[in-house]
Amino acid sequence: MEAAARDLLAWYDRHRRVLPWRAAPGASADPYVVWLSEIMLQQTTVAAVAPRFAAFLDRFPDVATLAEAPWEEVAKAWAGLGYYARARNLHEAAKAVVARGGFPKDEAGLRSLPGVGPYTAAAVAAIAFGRPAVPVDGNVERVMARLHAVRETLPAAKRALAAAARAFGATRAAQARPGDFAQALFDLGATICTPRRPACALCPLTHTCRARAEGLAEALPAKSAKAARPERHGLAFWLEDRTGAVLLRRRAPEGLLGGMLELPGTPWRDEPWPFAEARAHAPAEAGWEEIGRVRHVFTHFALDLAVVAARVEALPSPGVQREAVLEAGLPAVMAKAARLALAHSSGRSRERSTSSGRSRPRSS
DNA sequence: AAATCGGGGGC
DNA sequence: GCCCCAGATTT
Repeated sequence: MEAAARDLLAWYDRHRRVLPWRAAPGASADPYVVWLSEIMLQQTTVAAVAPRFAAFLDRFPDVATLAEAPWEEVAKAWAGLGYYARARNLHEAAKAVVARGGFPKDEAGLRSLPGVGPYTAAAVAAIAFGRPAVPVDGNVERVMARLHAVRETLPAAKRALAAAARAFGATRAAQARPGDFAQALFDLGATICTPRRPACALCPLTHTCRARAEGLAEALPAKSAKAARPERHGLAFWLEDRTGAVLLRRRAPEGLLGGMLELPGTPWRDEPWPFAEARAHAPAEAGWEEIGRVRHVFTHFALDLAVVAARVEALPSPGVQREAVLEAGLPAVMAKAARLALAHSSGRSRERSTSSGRSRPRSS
């Protein structure tokens, strides 16, 4: 293990990824930057985070700025990134950090912040504070499962894989560079020890790896079967006044898409909504017209969302100008519905101007 | 241990 | 279409 840890760190020194949130070799890491990046990267790929990270840091350059910001601003900056409880916890944690005068510097203290679990506490402790902790993410689980040819299926194998990672991190080489050791495991998992077609020929641990020796690398880690994804149905209302203002509302702070903006709509349920039933949830009496449907896949269900539109004299409450709706900070499913409505009405105005009326509004 | 909680990239 | 991603929290 000792030699393997040295080989891994030597590989990292040559092949480390250059990422926006990473300090240059030898430079000290900003705990705020490390923490923010770790939260953003929870269950989210580097490719998805990279373009969003700089913008968020630009808007909230330090923990005090984030703590003082209103929730609406944080939600707007996070919109589209998913798992919105992360943004709520991020905001609350920033307030807690400011209140206590700075970031906790050890795992236990970090773990007390909302949204910081075992993984993130270990990652920040190691990367930002040089503490000898080993964060165990999906990459590390995969590398450990292969290194030791662990055949037990995930998630049952989590405990054993974490123990293996802890033992690896207890080597002298790892203890000398905890942050680099953790990130070396991430980079190895992301670029060499990949879920499919691992590049074992390029791996610094290829001679230590038991799965490699047994021809099992690509088959590990094994996973237990996952549940089927049910279909649910909803209906959303695009209501616009004569000035082009569109009605939006904010969802309840907890639960799915908690605290985020949305189009008014019905609840989401297993059965489709006949319009006669859905209209009881409409924000106004109007000549509603179905303009299309949006399909969006969440983690544990797929949503079929019908979108209906209407125009009224005055909205029941202040709206957002239609040109600004896509910049207001909508979650992805609502951005899809908004794009559908915007395309539909711009298409209609084009048709009116060229008097090639093709659509036959189905009034309801 | 299982369920909840998003969205997208890659194949 | 499926798998996976620098997971946390609640039940």
